[in-house]
Amino acid sequence: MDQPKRHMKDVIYDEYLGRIQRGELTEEDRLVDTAVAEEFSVSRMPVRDALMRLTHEGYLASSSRGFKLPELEPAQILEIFELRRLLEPRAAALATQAMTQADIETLWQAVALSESTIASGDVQALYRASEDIRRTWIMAVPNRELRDTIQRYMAQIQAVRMATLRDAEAHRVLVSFHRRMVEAFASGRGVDVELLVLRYVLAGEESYLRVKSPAR
Amino acid sequence: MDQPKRHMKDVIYDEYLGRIQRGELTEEDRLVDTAVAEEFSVSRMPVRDALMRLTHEGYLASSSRGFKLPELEPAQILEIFELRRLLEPRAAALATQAMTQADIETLWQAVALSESTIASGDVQALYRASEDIRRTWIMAVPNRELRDTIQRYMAQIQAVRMATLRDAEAHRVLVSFHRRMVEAFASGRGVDVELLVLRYVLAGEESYLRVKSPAR
DNA sequence: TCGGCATAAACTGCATACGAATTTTGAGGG
DNA sequence: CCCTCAAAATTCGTATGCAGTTTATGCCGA
Repeated sequence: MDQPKRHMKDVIYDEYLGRIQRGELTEEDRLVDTAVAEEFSVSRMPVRDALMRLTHEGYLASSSRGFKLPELEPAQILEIFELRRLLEPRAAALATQAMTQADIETLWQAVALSESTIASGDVQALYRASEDIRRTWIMAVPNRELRDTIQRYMAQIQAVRMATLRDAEAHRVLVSFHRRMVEAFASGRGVDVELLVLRYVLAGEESYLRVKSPAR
Repeated sequence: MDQPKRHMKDVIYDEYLGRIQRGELTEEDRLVDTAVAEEFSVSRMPVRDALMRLTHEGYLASSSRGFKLPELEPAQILEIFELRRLLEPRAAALATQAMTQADIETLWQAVALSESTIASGDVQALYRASEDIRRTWIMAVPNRELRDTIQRYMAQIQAVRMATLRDAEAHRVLVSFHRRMVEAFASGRGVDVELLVLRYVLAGEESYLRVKSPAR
């Protein structure tokens, strides 16, 4: 076994972190320790540990009736966009150096999937492609602290995706950026990547504002 | 009462966060849940919640025999310096706009304290002054997400302080930066603050490298 | 039909208990 | 005096139970 005695609280933490990051939880879902405990056939305690940890890390929000996905205020989403502007360009530039050939391959496949959605209009596939690209380059970020910090606002990424993905204009912009970003990653020129990722974040912010503002 | 039912786990969390941030724990200290539980006359459970939270947030490290202060690897400290370079200049610029007259007053007092240590050589006072200045401007950062992210690597700040504070050259540089930074904050010119804080972080990194490298 | 109020249900926080893993201790043999 | 190995102590993870609090439910009167 390469399982050096995994504790249940860590297993549950990893499992739900994965589910959250893969977008498998909806807004309505309520996580209650007793229910999750039954799912894993353990007591409430390791579940409580895991859910409270996810809560403190911002992946969940604790209400008086179970844990649920945090509902980010638009103001908070814009605050996180500021963080992303500051961190992601540099992080992506650092990732460029550390990327393997297999990573590049994954990225190209995601680009192909992304571009196929122009014709198909399959937003689920676009979601997956976007997620694949993001996950791939973030995993390649060599600075662990930077990587962890970026991964902590996954909830914002998903909220923005949910808000903008059905917007045709945002869809086209996103697909275009996917190709250009992967081209930059493949070229290995960190400077190009840095600038492009900055533009990508800014474009995401613009899309979000465009979708949100007229709705008021 | 304006105490809307504080939970013990939060009380314990706050108490120990404060002790850690005030530097009241030494490297040798071992926090064991049963002992802390006795200190607060509660069971292990709320203590475990608090200590595990502090651990996940990076303020403590869990060893096989109790919790202790995390010993950051130099590599990790340098990684966090990269984060600080990216975040703190912009955060300080944002804080400049939001700073009150009382904040400026606090900053000037800290500068006075800081400069008095040139003659006295009182490193404890320098520590406090540095801490006061940092806390004041960080609290003024209007972007909550940015503020929380910056506050999360408090352990790095302290590790760097501990490593460099007794270094005479680092001492002089720090005191000089204190005055110039507060002048910039007081002037209200965000651009000046941004550049100065970047230089401040870079200077901190240099001091750290200088103190660490010859030791090898 | 609707609002107020009491009761039930749900959920969390904390206490206590036990087993497992790991470290420390200490005794006996070389 | 040192090494080895087993017993003891320490600490952690988990189970279960109870109490307090908040939310939902449903009954009653207007």
